[in-house]
Amino acid sequence: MSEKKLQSIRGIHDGLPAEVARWQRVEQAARRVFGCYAFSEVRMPVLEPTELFVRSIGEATDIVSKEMYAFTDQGGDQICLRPEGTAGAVRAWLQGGLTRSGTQRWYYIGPMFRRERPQKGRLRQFQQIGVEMFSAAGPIEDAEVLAMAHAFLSELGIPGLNIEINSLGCGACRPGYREKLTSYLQQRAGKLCETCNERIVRNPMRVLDCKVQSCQQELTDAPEMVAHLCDGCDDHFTGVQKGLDALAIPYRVNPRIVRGLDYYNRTAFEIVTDKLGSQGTVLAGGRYDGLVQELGGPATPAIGFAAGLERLAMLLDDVPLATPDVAVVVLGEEALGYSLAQADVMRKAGLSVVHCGGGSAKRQFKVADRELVRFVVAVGEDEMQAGVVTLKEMQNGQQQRLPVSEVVTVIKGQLL
RNA sequence: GUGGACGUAGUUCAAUGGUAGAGCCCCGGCUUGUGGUGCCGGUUGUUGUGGGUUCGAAUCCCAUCGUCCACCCCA
Repeated sequence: MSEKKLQSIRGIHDGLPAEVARWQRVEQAARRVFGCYAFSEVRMPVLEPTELFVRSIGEATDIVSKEMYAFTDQGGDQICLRPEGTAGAVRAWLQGGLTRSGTQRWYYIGPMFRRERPQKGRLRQFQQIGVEMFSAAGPIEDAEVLAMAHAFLSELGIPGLNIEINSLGCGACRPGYREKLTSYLQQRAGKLCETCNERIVRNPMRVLDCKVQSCQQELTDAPEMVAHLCDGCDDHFTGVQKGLDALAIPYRVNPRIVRGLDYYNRTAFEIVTDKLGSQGTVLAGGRYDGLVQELGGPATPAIGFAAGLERLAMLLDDVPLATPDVAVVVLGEEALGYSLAQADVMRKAGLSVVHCGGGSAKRQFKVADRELVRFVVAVGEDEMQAGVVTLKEMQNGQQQRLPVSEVVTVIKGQLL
């Protein structure tokens, strides 16, 4: 008869202050850098019609077929928690009537939901920082989006990240390549692992980045998309690389990069680290020129990427929690009201202040100590009579009596 | 979804079938207008949960929940 322990759902974690401090650092870097590239923040719903993802991501993908939190609501509508951001962004862009508003540059930060088996760096509710650029066709835009991603991660100062790019071709050249690859794979099917044999049918390009060594040995001379691009895609891919070279952005062409979601074409990229085990992809994206039309809009080229906020946060050094500027200690009950008033004056002047709550001086100074404040303002009956406060600097124990207005000046000066 | 490791105090970890412990943290005192270092004292657990084996289970067995790791997939 013991009650079930009340706890969060599996794979869905809390963001406590120490964790949120790390998230905020990542978010601040994103906002600053994306702002420099003239991207605007958008906020989209977490709930969307299930149909949206079935049509955009592809019914056969794992995300849609088994990882969505989908349900029927009380009105009988098919609803789901969004598993990714791009489809909703396209929906919002269409619904907002922005198809003729020129290039739209968007970014968003928010939770996504996938019912996977949790692991480090893989949660059922996780946050993505996403970027979408609509009505942008050229390789220049691709290079700039890549440059923006690079600038964002550089701002965070995470070492050991590598940019890998590839071209996935388009409707004109991919089918032919796919056929060639499939027949190549079928000839070797006997020597490939079991999962690869399933992939040959479901998603042959996935075979190329199989982690099994014996598979990789078998695939050394496998045909690659980059060698089978049509002229248009080839020019585009060359253009992207020229742009990156001009910006001196380090990258590596990895012909084996594949996209999980159906809607990608041409440029695909990933930024990876080796410090997160098998969840090493920290940012990924690419071009999706066909998606808007797929969802009922006018043919519109677009490109975007998404970064995993928790994964990036894990790569950060410890982020110190903000500490208050001052702690207020009150000595004797008579001065309680006076102490509250002094705290109020300092807060209105912009300082961060904690009141130690009265009681014994010893207890209050311990409280102040634990708050890691640099200064304590102590007030008792003496100070109240004189209309001053005692300012103590905790590091060296020095203290002096001053009017509270001067305390503000001193602290603000020292905090600079 | 598949395979594996793990789960003991707020926390980090001991206790290999025989009375559940230690460090840190926390609270109080030495010191009722002064913190950190010191000394003294104190609180803390249905050993994740539920069953089973046993005279006796943190320890062995089963189930379940959760974390972690790999696969799958992906940010």
